[in-house]
Amino acid sequence: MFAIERQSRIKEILLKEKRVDVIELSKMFSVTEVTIRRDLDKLAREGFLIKTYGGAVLNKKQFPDLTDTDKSSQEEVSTEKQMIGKIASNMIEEGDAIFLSPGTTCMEIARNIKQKRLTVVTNDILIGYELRDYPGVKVIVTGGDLMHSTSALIGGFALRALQDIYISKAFIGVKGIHFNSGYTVDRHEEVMILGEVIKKSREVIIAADYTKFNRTAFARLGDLRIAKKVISNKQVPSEYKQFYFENNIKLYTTFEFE
Amino acid sequence: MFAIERQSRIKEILLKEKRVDVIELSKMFSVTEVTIRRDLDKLAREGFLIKTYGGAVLNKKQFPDLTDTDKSSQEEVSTEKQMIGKIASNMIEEGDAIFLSPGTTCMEIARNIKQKRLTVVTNDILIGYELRDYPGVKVIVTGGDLMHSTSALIGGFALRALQDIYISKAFIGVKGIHFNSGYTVDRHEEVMILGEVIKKSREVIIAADYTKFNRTAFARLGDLRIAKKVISNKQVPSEYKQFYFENNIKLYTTFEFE
DNA sequence: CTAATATGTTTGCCATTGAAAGACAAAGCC
DNA sequence: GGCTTTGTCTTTCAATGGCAAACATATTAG
Repeated sequence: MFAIERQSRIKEILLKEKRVDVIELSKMFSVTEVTIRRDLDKLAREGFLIKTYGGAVLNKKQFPDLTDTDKSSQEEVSTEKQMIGKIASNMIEEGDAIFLSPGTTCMEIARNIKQKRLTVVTNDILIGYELRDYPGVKVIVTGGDLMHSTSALIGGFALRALQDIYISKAFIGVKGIHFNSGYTVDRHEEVMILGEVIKKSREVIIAADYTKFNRTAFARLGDLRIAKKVISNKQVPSEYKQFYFENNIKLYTTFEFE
Repeated sequence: MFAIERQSRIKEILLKEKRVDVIELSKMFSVTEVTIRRDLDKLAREGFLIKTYGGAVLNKKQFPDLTDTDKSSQEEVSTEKQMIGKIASNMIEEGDAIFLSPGTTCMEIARNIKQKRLTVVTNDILIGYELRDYPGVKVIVTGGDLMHSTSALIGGFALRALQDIYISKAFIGVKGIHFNSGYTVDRHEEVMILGEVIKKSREVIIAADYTKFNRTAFARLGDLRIAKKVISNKQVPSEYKQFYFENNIKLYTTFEFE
């Protein structure tokens, strides 16, 4: 990639995100931070941006029409979910092919893997769209029928696409976790898709904040033992912690980071 | 191979890839790097490209329509395009199964069909998302590889999904319309998808504002006669109006509404 | 034959990048 | 507040490799 290309990509990112981070950019383009700083210097001399400690922000005097209240992209997410995203991000290695299930939990994972090099398979079109700009991330959308009022794709096309794909790690956000009912989600159609994913993935990782425990949603995905790793918060009820421990299932919680 | 031939091949490559690499080109044409640099010098003097350390990039000022810099999010839609959307909407009947191609033109069509009862097939995830909330609209997303920095799905999965679908009306937004080159779009991969759509659809409708006439984008979709209906503005060059009339192709323009 | 054009070769120069070192800023900690 | 620690920034230096200019060679047109 030429310097000029990198700089114009930085411009695009700035126009969209209004801010950039030196370290993120250096990972994104696989160059040292010094090089990124030199790029930012150049763009700063052009008046395009204003350098700050750790990165730069868009020069608003240059673009007065761009309002910075793009709530949709940087919507308020609980720190709980953000932490789940970070933990998941740490599990992902370079070159992985991962699956992200529909929902805000996996969206948060998506937001934390932008600077990695990997393949992401998803049946959530918003998750796909979120990752469209990052050169290291190859996005495959399964296709299918769009569920009303959501961004999830279901049905035969989704299923068939998954049948031809190999996944190393599948991150699945669930709506309910319960001893009796196991992992549950809202819709039967989702179970069909996720069931196929579970079959196809070398590793299944359940992601759910603590509010999902002791709840049962509509459709059963499977027994609590279908996943060998679970990501959640420290408020997980102790009987579940106990269960996971006894069944040799790794429970990752925010506790480890505090 | 003559110098001129080589240079026009370089132009073609640039239009497609937006960038060229001196060393790659010198290997490709079996000439020294000096020769390639001289070629690039000449094209730079013509304003076709901008030289950079190691190669050159397409001069985007020369080809503003080829730059795909996130038009979807923040560009206000011209009333021209809005009118195209309304005309298209009038063509759609209850119960139709239509296809919408990626791009802002078909997005505008999507915005005008929300109250109808129909099935929409698309390989643009933003168009799909736009229609997610409307009970009468069943949305099928083809799936596939997400093209970087766009919302278009391409590749094998997209193709395969289309093979099993029946479409009554396909609305296709094109980037260029020209007597010699026919209908053209930006990427070869798009042609594969749209070609399948054209095969599968009972009726093909080209949608393009008047700026697309007498222009040629990179990849040829087909002859001007592949569609029996075309939607555009009243500023369509008269020679094209004439051509469509003689070939019994219906040209719908905003004129009829004013 | 001569001039013009196209291409290759050589050479010294310079742009780009990364590594390293020290300056500087931010955030905690006593 | 002053201190340390951590992380970021700037500067300098060196290496790589691309670049331009001058010259050489070949091919073609007139």
